Amino acid sequence: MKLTARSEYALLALIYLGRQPADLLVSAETVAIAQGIPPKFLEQIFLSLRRAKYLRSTKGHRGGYQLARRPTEINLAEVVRLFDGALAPTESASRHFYEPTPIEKEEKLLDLFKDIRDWVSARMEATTLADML
Amino acid sequence: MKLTARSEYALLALIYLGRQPADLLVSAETVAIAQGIPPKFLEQIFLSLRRAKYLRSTKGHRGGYQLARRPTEINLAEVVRLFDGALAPTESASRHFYEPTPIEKEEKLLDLFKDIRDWVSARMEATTLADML
DNA sequence: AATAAAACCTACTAAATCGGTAGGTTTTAT
DNA sequence: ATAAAACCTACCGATTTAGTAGGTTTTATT
Repeated sequence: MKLTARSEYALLALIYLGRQPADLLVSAETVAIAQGIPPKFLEQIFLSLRRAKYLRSTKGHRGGYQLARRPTEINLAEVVRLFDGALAPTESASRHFYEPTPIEKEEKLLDLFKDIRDWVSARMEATTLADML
Repeated sequence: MKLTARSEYALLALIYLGRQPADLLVSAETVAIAQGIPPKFLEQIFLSLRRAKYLRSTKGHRGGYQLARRPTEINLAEVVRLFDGALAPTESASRHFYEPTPIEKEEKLLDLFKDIRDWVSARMEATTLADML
């Protein structure tokens, strides 16, 4: 139950960009060095973030990245979901294909997990990039 | 961010045992069939649960397992931790050895994660096996 | 005493995931 | 023309995960 390096790095990079002037273009390399992220790995992460419309990019010399949304409009839940999928343990890890998972028959357990998932989602949805700056 | 099959199966098995008369010995095989768990896999899980004092076992013919504690005294947080380790994302997934992890420099992010971890822990610690029956 | 049912224990394995690297191409300001 | 940047895809080694295999020991029952 932890974040992957991908989503952790994504958050760190977004926070860094959030601290820069909104119109400044910053290279992935610069962010990588500033936040201690392996540069080629961050490149991949930025590709995903751009495709998901969190970042805008400008190609070529003097190009770089900038936030595509205001920090108040980027909530952390979405970012983490982009890389790690769902936020809490509702999906079963066990291998059941056509039959219902055994856990699905234990309603109270399922309710607990849903409760946790909902709370974690709500907490992270309520937190925006702006709150991290 | 999901449970492993191990802890999920452990919970399902404990719930099943919790529903049986406290003094009844139930074989791992019986529990496996009832809850849809691969029998040899459950055997391993029961070994851990016994060593961690959640179960008592009786060997030989007509032997089996029974809860070693009352259902009100088994909280779900402990069980999950036994198999999956810590409950929420505070440890960093990225590889940093001597230097502080970059995330540690982002205090607000760290605070958020701690907050989530604490809430999830508290929620699961407050929930006992008895609540599932 | 023989059998069978059960716990006990350890090693293994196939698949998936993860964290990261490699190696290019294309675009564009200088 | 050059260099700096984004873009893109494939790969790779390590670890974790989910489960299997194959025994041994113990004990109630016959």
